[in-house]
Amino acid sequence: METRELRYFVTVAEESHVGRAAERLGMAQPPLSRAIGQLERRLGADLFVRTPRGVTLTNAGETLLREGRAALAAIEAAERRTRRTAEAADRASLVLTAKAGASSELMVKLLDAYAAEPDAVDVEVVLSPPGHQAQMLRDGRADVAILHRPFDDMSGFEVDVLTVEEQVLILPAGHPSSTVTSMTVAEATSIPDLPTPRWPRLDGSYPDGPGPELRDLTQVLQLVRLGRTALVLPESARAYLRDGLAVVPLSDAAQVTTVIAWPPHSTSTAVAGLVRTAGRL
Amino acid sequence: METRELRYFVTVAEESHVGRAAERLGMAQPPLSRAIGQLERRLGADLFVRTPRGVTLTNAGETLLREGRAALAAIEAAERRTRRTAEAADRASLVLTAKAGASSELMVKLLDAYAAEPDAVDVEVVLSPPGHQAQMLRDGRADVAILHRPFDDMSGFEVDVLTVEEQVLILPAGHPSSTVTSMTVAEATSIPDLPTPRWPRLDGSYPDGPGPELRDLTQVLQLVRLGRTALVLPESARAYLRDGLAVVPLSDAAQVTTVIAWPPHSTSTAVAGLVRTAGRL
DNA sequence: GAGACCGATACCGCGGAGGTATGACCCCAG
DNA sequence: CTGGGGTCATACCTCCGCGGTATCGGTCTC
Repeated sequence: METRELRYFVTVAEESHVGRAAERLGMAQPPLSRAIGQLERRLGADLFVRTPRGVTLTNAGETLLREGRAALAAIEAAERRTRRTAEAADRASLVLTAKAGASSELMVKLLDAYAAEPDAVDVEVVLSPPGHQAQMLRDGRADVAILHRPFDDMSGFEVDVLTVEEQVLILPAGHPSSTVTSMTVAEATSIPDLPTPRWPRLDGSYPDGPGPELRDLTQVLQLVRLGRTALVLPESARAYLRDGLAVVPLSDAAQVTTVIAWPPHSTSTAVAGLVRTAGRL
Repeated sequence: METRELRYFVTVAEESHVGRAAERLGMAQPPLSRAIGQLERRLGADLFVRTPRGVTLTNAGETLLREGRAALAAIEAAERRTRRTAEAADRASLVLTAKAGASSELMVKLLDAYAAEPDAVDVEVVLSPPGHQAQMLRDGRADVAILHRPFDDMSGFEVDVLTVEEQVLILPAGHPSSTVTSMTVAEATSIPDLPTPRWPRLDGSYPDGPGPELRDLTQVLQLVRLGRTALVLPESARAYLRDGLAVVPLSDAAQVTTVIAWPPHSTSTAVAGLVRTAGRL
């Protein structure tokens, strides 16, 4: 199976529509139809059911979509890492990715400690929207990532646990609920006049719901201060607290584990050094 | 990057020789040279240094070999799993791979327990040489594997620990060393008249050394009985002991962890069921 | 039943992958 | 120092196959 075929297949699967997929791929519809047909014949498996409105995935198609995306990411990663190895032949460097606006205290400590190491290399920090870190690690745009269990999917990576923390509810100071000493998650997310905010999905779209749409932590904390929303955050977010915000511990929230993650088979001594430093924090 | 280019590259890297690689690929040498050259230009990285005796990998080439092999395995896995999903549309089945001749007691218990589950599917057990299990899982020939830490590389898999055990030295009954109550690994591997046996590498070749070459457990136990060798095994190997063999505990050997491993993103309910059963043992 | 929409088929043209022949370079033998 | 063997690169040709256009067959809608 060639990566071209795989890219075609994934695009068609994503669009559920051969014509639109062809457009996205910058080609005409007939050759795309033909390519899909050939792939199906070679695999000996129907990948799509053709309907008058478009195409839908079969079970085999679902499998190929899932596995194929992973394979494409692996190929991208191979390409990118090869390029980076070639460029960085003279001076080594390292790309670390983390969720924008989170763990900054930890990150500062980590980067300072690592920079003090004798064999430290330059660390480029890439802050990206929540949920994108794992993908960046998978396709080679990053060498190391700071991930958070249970939010990020860290399957396929090597990980070292950095911190484990509880979660708390952040709500406007002066709100009636701000005086209670503890709360359950169910109670926290059902305060009538404080709807849960909505974070963007991986594709940038927002789920439906009553809460405000938001993009970063400073923004949402301002909305909390204005009495428009309340949200559950790891307790390290206390570091961001200013006037106008109150904190209520949650009795039954899942623990948040912050880990440092890197791709398997990473032979980079720089990655090893950063991980070792992180483990000593 | 197309998988064809990647396959070419990996073959050349493995042979360190364009001509032989071309032969293995069933093609002529010039187009292969050209393909490698194109790949290098597209990646903007030298992958090989050309020498009068053949080619050797650059650092960038090492990276592409490592990452490229993983990517090719991912593509193979995607293909195989898609085919299997299509075939198994009617009756689901499952391929489990384990080291030939090891953990059989555990395996019997696991398979029996799983077969008794209400939603159990057929489990095909593939026993393969030590070290091959992880590769089979990576390229889709197997759905689940029994692996052993620290011997197998389980990076990239989801795992559940099944058992943890100590290691012991197996040696001929009546041998002078067989009467001691404990020993270190260093002592165990340096008994003058009992050289450590040599196991085949992944490619089937054997490392150099004085000990006998061997292929399976029954064979090696017979050699031990004949006073030709002694070896370190997990203590569960006591189950295989017959007359003529003695066991000495080791004070400093690494613990052996037996795990059940499966590929990430496995959506198969059958895999989930088997893992759940294993967790209850 | 006409039209819109969708994927599949038929047919054509061209880029690129692979083949053969040969060149450029290095190494060693004599 | 020179010739021959070995290695990878280049030149040139052929042909397969990928992508393009035109069109068909089937289905849903109005």
